[in-house]
Amino acid sequence: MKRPLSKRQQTMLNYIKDFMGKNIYPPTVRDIQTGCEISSTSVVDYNLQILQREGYLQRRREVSRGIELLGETATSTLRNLVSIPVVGSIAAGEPLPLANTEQWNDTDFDNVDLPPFLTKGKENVFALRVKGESMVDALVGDGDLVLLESIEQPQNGDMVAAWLKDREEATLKHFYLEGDKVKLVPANSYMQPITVAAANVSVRGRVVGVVRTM
Amino acid sequence: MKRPLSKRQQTMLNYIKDFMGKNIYPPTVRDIQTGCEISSTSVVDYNLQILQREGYLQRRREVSRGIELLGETATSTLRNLVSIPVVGSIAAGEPLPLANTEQWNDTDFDNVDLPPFLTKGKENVFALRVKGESMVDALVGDGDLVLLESIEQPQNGDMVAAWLKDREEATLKHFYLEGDKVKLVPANSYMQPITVAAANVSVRGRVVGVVRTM
DNA sequence: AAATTATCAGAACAAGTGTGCTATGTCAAT
DNA sequence: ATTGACATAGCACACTTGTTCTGATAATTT
Repeated sequence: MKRPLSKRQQTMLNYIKDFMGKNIYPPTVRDIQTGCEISSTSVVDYNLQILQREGYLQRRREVSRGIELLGETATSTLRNLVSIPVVGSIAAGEPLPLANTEQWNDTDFDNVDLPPFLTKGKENVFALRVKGESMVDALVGDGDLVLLESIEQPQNGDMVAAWLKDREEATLKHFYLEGDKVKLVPANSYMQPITVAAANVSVRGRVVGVVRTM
Repeated sequence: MKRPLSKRQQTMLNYIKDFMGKNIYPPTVRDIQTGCEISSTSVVDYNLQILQREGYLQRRREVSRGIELLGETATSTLRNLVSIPVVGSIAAGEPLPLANTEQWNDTDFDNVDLPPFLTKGKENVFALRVKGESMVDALVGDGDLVLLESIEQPQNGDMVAAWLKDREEATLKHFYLEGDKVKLVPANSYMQPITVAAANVSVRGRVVGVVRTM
């Protein structure tokens, strides 16, 4: 689709990327000129027009430093957003997807970019899209995004995503281990806790956040 | 440690943050001038010097748009995060804070930095912290952050933050205007809708998102 | 009240910066 | 050789933008 860039255009594009990595503002035409050792500003302008036409960047003519990178190039600008894979959905009757950290890199999941405060700096955070109304007792509705931290063993009090084997039910509840039983307490205090055998509960992750858009 | 900023300096600092959330390049002196309704560029320069001396930002005199935010301000703002003021809290017995767009830049609210998809590109988005359990029928719990878009008139079906004058109650419900009455429908379909006189309802904003961390 | 400091207003200047114009060079197709 | 598209050079103009100067006003101190 995109025509190959000339060597000079490639150089310029790389220079712009590099420049914006080091500074917070985009370069001027003359920055590019000297940075790429080009003899004239008009040459820079000429090639910028081409880069724009080919969709690599956008320019705001009327403003200085009005260069804006597009495409995958731009994504790097979002770099202190944390990119989180949406590895599947969580619903009443369906098993929970595996929280397999290794697979995340290999597969092309939908991703959401979230600010770090939502993931608490945790490494193994993934997201599930909620389907249906079955989690309302956890104050989670249809379409919400549940952020889960992949963990080995939940602490008492953690809100976890759990799979109840016998009921074939996925649920979000506060987790309390009591001997060989597990007490699951809904966030909504209007609802009753349930107690089940520990062997019957499979915890897939700790809930670190919920995001809802409407 | 840091001397208190004047109102104007606070306004300018917030404007710069906001500007850099929306654009990839820092504002010019004249951007700040018009954005903060200052009559002269020299005033902007004067206050920028103070902000620089107090360590809030750094400037590169020789380049245009050479403003660089420092400290906690910097990290989040540089990238494509939208800075949203948390203008107050929403609770059962307390009146809702005013959604006054003008005040946002002037006052030093707590801010949260959110990715654009949560604000849907809307301009007038602010946030309220939920206190108490009174909004569970809207699937919103204690400590949640409700993102509101400041609007003139809600459309039917919108989820709005409303103040019921007679009950002295703040609530989050779907809004339906029916003649001179308003029907308010909870998100949780287990609960019953209520219908009240339109004159009794004061809508402060449209809910565009909910964020919960735990 | 006088003096000092902080802040603001308006204007002008100078450097920064994008863009247009013309000329030159390259290279493949005719 | 001629043409024409593509790329480059050099320069100048106009707009953008940071800075400075002078003076005025408000707040604070003496």
